[in-house]
Amino acid sequence: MATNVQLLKDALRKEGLLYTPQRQIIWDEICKTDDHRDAEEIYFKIKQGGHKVSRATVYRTIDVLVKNNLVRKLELGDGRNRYENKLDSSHHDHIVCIQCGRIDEFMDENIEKLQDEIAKKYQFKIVRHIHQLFGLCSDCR
Amino acid sequence: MATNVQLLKDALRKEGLLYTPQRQIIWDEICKTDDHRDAEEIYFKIKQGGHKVSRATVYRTIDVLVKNNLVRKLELGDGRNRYENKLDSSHHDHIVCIQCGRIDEFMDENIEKLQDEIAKKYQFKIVRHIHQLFGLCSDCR
DNA sequence: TTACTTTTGAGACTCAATCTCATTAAAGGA
DNA sequence: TCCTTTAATGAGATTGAGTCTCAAAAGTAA
Repeated sequence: MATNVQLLKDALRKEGLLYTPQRQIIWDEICKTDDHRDAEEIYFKIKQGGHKVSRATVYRTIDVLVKNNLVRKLELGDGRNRYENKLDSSHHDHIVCIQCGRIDEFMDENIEKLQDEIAKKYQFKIVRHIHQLFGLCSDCR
Repeated sequence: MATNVQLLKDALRKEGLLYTPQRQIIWDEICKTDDHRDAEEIYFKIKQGGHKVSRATVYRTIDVLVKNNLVRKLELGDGRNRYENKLDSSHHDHIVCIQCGRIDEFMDENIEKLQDEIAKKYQFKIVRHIHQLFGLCSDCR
């Protein structure tokens, strides 16, 4: 956990922001699981844990974490963004079951390469990408 | 345009819905351009054109069109869905410029194949997928 | 026509996310 | 330490895309 504290402190320093208890609580909560949770879930878990942090601060802090690569933002197009910590996870994309909501991760070096070639062809500089497969997982099909 | 009328009529019949002037007006507006527009834009263009169709009907009709493969729904994760007619466009994915908003289309048979292989590996049945490259277009980089 | 069903439209509502601004807390002197 | 300045927080208001409600209008079938 000690390194997590430092990661947060570094990110905040880089942004010219102060290190505060609330920001640490939020970062801790996000680090607790590898789930893909929305802001509201994270907010309520913190509340449940007996900590008092406002919704506004949760949203504000998550933004900072996303901007500094500590958290990945998942846009599933259902109106709620999900978040996952990037502590020890390398780059990956997502497989989403439209029946049970299960989210798996995948990564394919070849697809990444092809992507880069496409960008080259369009003289496009990729900053980020979204690649999501929606359908039925092995349990639901 | 005659075939467009029939496409709409067929979709409505398939859904057990009536063919109405409003639904035709909405479908016509969507067919007018190959842009990727949000529901509000489509609604206003119809209004500008002197037609009276309510926002609710625009949303409801778009849903039917999407469900019946006449319209593609584009989820860019910014809270507004975009729509494009699928009249003569085959499957493609999108390249989105985060500076100027320009949206280009790409299609790569190899990526599609790799995607299918991934699904197989996960025993996953793909219903739809999203593949979007965000970054800077040739004009903005 | 009459009886019945579907669609429409205006505006209320939802819900995630953002914004406001008064209050609180922290930082940097002297 | 106290004082001044700057930054962060929280409660609740606001936004905005999208959905829902329900009475009125339009279509269907006899």
